[in-house]
Amino acid sequence: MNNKFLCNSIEIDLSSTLDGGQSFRWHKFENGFNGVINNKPYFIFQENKKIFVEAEELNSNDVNLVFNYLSLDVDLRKISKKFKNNLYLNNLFKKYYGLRILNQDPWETIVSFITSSVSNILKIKKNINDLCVLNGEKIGKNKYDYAFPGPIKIIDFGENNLRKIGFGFRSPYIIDACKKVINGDILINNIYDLNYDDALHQLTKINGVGRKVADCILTYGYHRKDVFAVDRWVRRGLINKLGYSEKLQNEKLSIKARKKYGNESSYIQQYIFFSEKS
DNA sequence: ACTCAGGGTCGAC
DNA sequence: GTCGACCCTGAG
Repeated sequence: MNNKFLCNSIEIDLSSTLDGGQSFRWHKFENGFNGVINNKPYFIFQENKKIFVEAEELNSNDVNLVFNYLSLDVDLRKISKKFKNNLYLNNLFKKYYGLRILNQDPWETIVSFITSSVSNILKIKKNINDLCVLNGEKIGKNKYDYAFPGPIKIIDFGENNLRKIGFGFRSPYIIDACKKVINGDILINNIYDLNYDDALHQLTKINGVGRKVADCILTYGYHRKDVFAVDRWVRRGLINKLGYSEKLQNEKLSIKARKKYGNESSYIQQYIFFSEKS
């Protein structure tokens, strides 16, 4: 085991970033979090105002990968400066500075956010980790060090087993996603290259993926910044703190906010979500 | 034990 | 556009 320096601790808040509802596979342990990126287990932790990553046989590629995953290339100061004349947003960035948007695997994000519908973070975590433990392959020594199952493995696992481990009405949706990825109906690696509307169109082909879930997938799985996912929490923030009309449906709110905030949409959305939920 | 709500979506009207 | 149904779980 060895570890490498990632950044100063002021630059990222591990708890809100890794365990704030973007990813569901990071588990707090002592001064950091255990989790899996690209089927390799890592421990990301804070010590003496510095953030480090630890793994077995940690090479420079791994460090770059983790750096990317945590979006440490994103300049938070630059984003927050743009909104320094908006009291509400300015305070949000001050209060939760260090909250970042993760750059996750598209497939894991698709399954995770289908699972998120009318659920809560605790239960989503339970579902996703149970799926990995029961169907995945062990890849490390920690309790949750399992590979995330691909579409073929999940189909093999089957709708009934998904229901047995608590996915409920989302089970057939996940199976539908598997089928459409396997038969090429959706090319998940090509979505990076599409414009927003086309990307939305591709993802919402999946049964159980509407605009909100698709927006989350684009934000967390494709690192798109021009996306404003509106759920019940973000809706409250937009209406109560930024003066949007409560008559607007979430889709309209998303369209308006996206238009207003452009490439800062995803970060504004994330800070609103986190503060409304806290 | 019982109620409630949680990062929505779908199909019927 | 609106409305009920869909599953399950932890919290109060």
